[in-house]
Amino acid sequence: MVVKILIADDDPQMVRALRVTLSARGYDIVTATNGRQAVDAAIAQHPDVYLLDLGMPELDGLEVIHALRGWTTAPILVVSGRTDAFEKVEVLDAGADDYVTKPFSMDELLARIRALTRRSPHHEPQQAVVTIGDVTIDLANRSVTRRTEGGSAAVRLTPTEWQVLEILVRNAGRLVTRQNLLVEIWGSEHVTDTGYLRLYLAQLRKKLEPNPSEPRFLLTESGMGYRFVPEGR
Amino acid sequence: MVVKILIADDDPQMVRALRVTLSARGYDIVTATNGRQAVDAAIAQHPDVYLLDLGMPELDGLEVIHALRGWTTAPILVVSGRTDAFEKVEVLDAGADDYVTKPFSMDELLARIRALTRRSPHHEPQQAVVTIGDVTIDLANRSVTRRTEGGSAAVRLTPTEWQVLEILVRNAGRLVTRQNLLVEIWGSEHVTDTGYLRLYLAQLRKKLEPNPSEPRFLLTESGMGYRFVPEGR
DNA sequence: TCGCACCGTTCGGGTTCCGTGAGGACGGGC
DNA sequence: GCCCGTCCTCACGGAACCCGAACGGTGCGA
Repeated sequence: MVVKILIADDDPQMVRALRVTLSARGYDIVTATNGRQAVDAAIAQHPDVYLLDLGMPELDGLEVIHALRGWTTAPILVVSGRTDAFEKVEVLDAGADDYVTKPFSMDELLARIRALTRRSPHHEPQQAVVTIGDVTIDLANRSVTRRTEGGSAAVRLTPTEWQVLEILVRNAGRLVTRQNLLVEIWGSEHVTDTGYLRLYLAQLRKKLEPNPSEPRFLLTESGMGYRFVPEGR
Repeated sequence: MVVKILIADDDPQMVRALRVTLSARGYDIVTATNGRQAVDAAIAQHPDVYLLDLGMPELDGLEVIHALRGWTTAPILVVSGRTDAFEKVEVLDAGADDYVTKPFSMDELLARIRALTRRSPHHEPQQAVVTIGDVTIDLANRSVTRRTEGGSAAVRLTPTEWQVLEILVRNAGRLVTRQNLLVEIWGSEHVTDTGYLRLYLAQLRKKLEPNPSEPRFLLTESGMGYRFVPEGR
């Protein structure tokens, strides 16, 4: 996948130099020579990285950052001629990810771009509905339904059963230690009362698993805790 | 939640200054004065941000970065006295996220730390996935999966097996002495019980290695200890 | 060639840990 | 007062796990 970079600088010579160097490295380049253009291009093109000069006409670099941060989390690298610490702080706190002062080494700039693009966060939104086999769990509505022949029936869970299930599902695929569950649900004074969990896990399995004696979704890790596996083992 | 920062610098005065300033800002501080200490502290404390000096004794800053990047994606900010572009490129490409040259403005450093922590909210557990051949090890989820024909199967590890594997993986590429492992897992009274390790290494190899009789990832250094090699020898 | 040190491997007992069922305590609704 | 759902205690059988002991293989020096 090719990385698209927006270069915004009011100095055409600088823009040209950056374009040549960066496109030679395989980046896809979009340019702008003032703040207004930069924001418009951003909306139209959705770049993966921003290379912003401060002190552009029309819209100041800081204002551009604010505008961008309203709707994108793509990395922003600010290039500026000024070296005072106050501006750096201001820019970084406005949402920029890095700040380089002119004159800069092109190799360093490239390395910093690589460092920024390396972190491409593929953050997955918290899924509210999880389906395992015949059973669907809706975390938002606090409801569980089971598909039966010719329809679906609601599964009734007690409040405590819900708490256990919810924690496990929210940590789907992850091991949840017994202590975590106990402290979360019964409080820190019951860290050692593992009997509670055995009970409720048995209940949940009875209600959710196709074959409770051979759990496919609510797995136990001996000596550690429990794990909810959406795919079924 | 409080952000934990590891400060690693061989200059005690610098460490003290940073500790005072950062802890005053509400950060939780862990310190180290050489590379070996830094990696050990990282394993024990799991900091959210790393503040590394280059040119430390025992283990160089670059080596520390390599060791850390084997298992953590937490942001690394490198502080160095040298200004040459080559070193910056080298460090950034090694996996560091930012590079600041001494002398630096404390305000700027703080702003850069804020910029880094803004990106990786630590309520999302940091991903730490290591892949070796057909097997992927997920330290955060405490899970091991093995690619098989037509899918992937979970590999079940016992708690003790996990402890051994975790220490080795977190020290990926580095030699871990037998004593280190024994003290860490079984306590200092079992420093000489090397039999334990032979047992669990055999178990791990059986479960992880393509050919357990010819280990490619879990190597033994005769007379010394063991070494986990991500690339496979 | 022998002996030794070191490492890998197997086996089985002892212990801890886990699932299950029965049943009591508590409290709210009627 | 009675019913009923929920939560918890307890005891038992079985499984998982840890660890001690012994055997085999390999490399090295005497």
